[in-house]
Amino acid sequence: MDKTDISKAQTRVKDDAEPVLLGELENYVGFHLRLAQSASFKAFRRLTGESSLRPGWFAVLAIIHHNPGITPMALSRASGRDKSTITPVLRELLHEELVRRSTNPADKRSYALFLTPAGEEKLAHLAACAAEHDRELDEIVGDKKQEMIRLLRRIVAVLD
Amino acid sequence: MDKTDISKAQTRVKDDAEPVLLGELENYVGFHLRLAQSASFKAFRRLTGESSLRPGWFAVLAIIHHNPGITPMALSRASGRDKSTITPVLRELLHEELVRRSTNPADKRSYALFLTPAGEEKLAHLAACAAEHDRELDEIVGDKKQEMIRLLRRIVAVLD
DNA sequence: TATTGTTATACTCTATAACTATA
DNA sequence: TATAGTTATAGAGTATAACAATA
Repeated sequence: MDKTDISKAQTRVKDDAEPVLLGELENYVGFHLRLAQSASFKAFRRLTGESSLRPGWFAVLAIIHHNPGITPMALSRASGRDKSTITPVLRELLHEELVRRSTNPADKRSYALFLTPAGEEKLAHLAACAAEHDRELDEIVGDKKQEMIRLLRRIVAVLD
Repeated sequence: MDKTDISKAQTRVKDDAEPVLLGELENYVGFHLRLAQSASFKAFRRLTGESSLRPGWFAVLAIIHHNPGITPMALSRASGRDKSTITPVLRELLHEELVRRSTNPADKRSYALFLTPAGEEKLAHLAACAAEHDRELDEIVGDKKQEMIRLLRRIVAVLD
């Protein structure tokens, strides 16, 4: 199998035409998960491309849309990122006036987040890109989609 | 342009106890792919943890092991990363003497890569971590593993 | 004392472009 | 001219720790 022979150290360059072997990696879910995520991410960026819409914005806008009045802390928990990671994203979204905030009289440390009309529009556009992207994925996974999502969700629930 | 009805603009902070809603994201394969990959990555790092073994090294060591004499260019293609991304990884692996290289008489621009015995050992340790990690994943996906890998592979083949 | 959000900082992974030395 | 590999640089994405204001 392996061309490894310690007695005579090899020096020959592997022929470029020979197929690359991946060994045990081939049968690891984690390895394919990484490659698939990377491919999916790139494909999504190709769709949103020119509009300079960061993929990271999408989840934040969607979560605020579906949870109007959510706080930055709750947002950071919901998106699985540290609060310090959320701050610059929100700063940019506030600066572009896609998100607005209102102070919370009950707790002056925090505030409530909402989408502006422009934010709703931007989200709608991103959602259209995501829907198109997911149609590509749907074609690939076919009737196994729900099974697939169920398994991915279990991976997150157990490992994270 | 302004669709906001000021009189009804919301300001109430969303109750922290309310569950966060994700809307259409819930039904997107790409979204769950991202979360699952992140969870799997973190779990793998927890396993290799102290040994200061970068997850990025694993694929490079495994590919060289299974393809002795591979060139940096072929390695970059095989791992789906740019050649400039491979250079610093190889520099570190060469410095730690996990990888050695020999010049190629037929083409002096390039060289052949091999694992040293220490590199084989390191790879074996990483492989043990990966195997343990994949056992965790196996428990989660159960008898759907092959189906899962097949779908992930198709996603890469179609989108990448 | 604990928590919210901000800031400073740093680390990982990645890519593009310019460069060199070959081919 | 084209390709292999290196270097310089930059940009996402992420995290930790220290901090000010508030609870």
